[in-house]
Amino acid sequence: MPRFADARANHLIAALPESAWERWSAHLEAVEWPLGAVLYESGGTLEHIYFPTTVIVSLLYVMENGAAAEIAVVGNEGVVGISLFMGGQSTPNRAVVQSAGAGFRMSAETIQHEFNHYGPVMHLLLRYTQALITQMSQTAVCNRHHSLDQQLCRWLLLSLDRLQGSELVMTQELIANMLGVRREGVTEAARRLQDARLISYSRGRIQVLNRSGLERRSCECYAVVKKEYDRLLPATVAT
Amino acid sequence: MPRFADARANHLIAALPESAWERWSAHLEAVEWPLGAVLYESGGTLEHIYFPTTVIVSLLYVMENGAAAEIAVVGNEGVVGISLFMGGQSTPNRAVVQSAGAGFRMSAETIQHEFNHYGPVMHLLLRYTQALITQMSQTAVCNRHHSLDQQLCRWLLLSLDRLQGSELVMTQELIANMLGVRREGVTEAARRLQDARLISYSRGRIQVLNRSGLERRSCECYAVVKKEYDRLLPATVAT
DNA sequence: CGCACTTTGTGCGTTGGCGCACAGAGAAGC
DNA sequence: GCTTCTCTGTGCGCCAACGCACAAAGTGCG
Repeated sequence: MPRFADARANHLIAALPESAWERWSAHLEAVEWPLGAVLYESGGTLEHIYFPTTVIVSLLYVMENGAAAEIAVVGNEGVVGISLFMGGQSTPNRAVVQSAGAGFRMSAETIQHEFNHYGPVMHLLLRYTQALITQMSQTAVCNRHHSLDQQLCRWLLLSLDRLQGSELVMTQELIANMLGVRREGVTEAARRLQDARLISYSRGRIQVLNRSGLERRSCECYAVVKKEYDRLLPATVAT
Repeated sequence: MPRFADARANHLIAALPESAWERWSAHLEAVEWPLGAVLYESGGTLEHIYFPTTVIVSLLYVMENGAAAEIAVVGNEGVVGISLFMGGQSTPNRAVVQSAGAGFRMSAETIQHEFNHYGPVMHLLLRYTQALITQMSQTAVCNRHHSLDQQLCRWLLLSLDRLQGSELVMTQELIANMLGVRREGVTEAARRLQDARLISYSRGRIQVLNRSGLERRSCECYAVVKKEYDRLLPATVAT
């Protein structure tokens, strides 16, 4: 399969007008990442912007004491490194691969030039950014008000939307890190979901058995975020 | 005092290049808001963008069950209604006046035209937006990991930065709503701060007695957010 | 097979915040 | 001065999540 066809597996790239796509294809470089790879570090200077196709990336905030929490998750619907075109060059976040896979990258200069000179590209990226902002807001509210069970459902659904199949490769330890909770808490919540026949898991592999069941058990946050992505990026929801 | 001088009390407007300022002054309309006024409602279409001078605005997320939580706070350092230039026209948030005061507004069409035709304006607004994103991320982390005492300190400091004096007019009930916690919890946390001689309050008036004491008692979130605002908007931190 | 290692399960006691109920204390109006 | 209302203080019992400690079950490798 030709690699430039693959890049269009990223929804933002797929939504580019034909003219932009022709310019971009020469500048996109295919990359693969293993679980746990770090795309950028808190405060570091970004040299590339990343367009996931099969990889899933978590934007994490790491605190002084080492504890972390996920701010947002980015998959083939989006782009990692918005601060490049937002103008800050860096952010106090870390971007970590949550699910191994592939994607494409583009140099900082290229994306900045594209952003500044081509209106359609700019507007697409900004609409995406607004959707991302919604996800971050919702994370904040969810952290405040919702139970671990609900948050786990939300998290599984968000991840599921960014994958092809219905299997997640992910230990409970890692999920706990993303949600910023105890590992034991995830164990208990996951067991409850398994008892309810919504998922089945073993040693780092989670099979989703009943997706709509998860949606019912999740808090409203998942639906709000999904709706906002669909509203802001309608061309990209071919899924 | 002439009203167009007042507008430059907003840091973003003050940071505009002279040419933009000349265009803008004719389009800025002075407005005043009482405590509790709603600048925009969740999902509603925005007709104006708002530049606070003395008013402080909270971006709130209101959940299905009516409970709310603050996502971010905007004062004279920023602008309310980023979704107008980000391209979404609306957001699933509510913007509420947290501290009565004045500001300026500009019509949706004008700001969109400015944003799309004048690079310096665009870059300024985007850098501000990135700082706002940092604040939202930090709120998410703070909600997960930090104690009510710490959050209250953070919140008082963020509010203080957006006011002139050292007095906040704000009942504990309202603070509780912003933080998304119980009113009684705020009462207790506030009493502890008062016992430590950091603040003194009575019936909706909070005097900050020892600002650096508050900073020491606050979580790291306040410093991170402040640092990021200063980094991204250096021209505007004349304060 | 046997051993080391990773992942998951479970049982404590602790704690911060919740929900509720009600008491005081200051402010405002008549 | 008295009532009424708003705001703050306090005392419960309750519960979800925490921190810690350790057991059990599955996996990989020599």
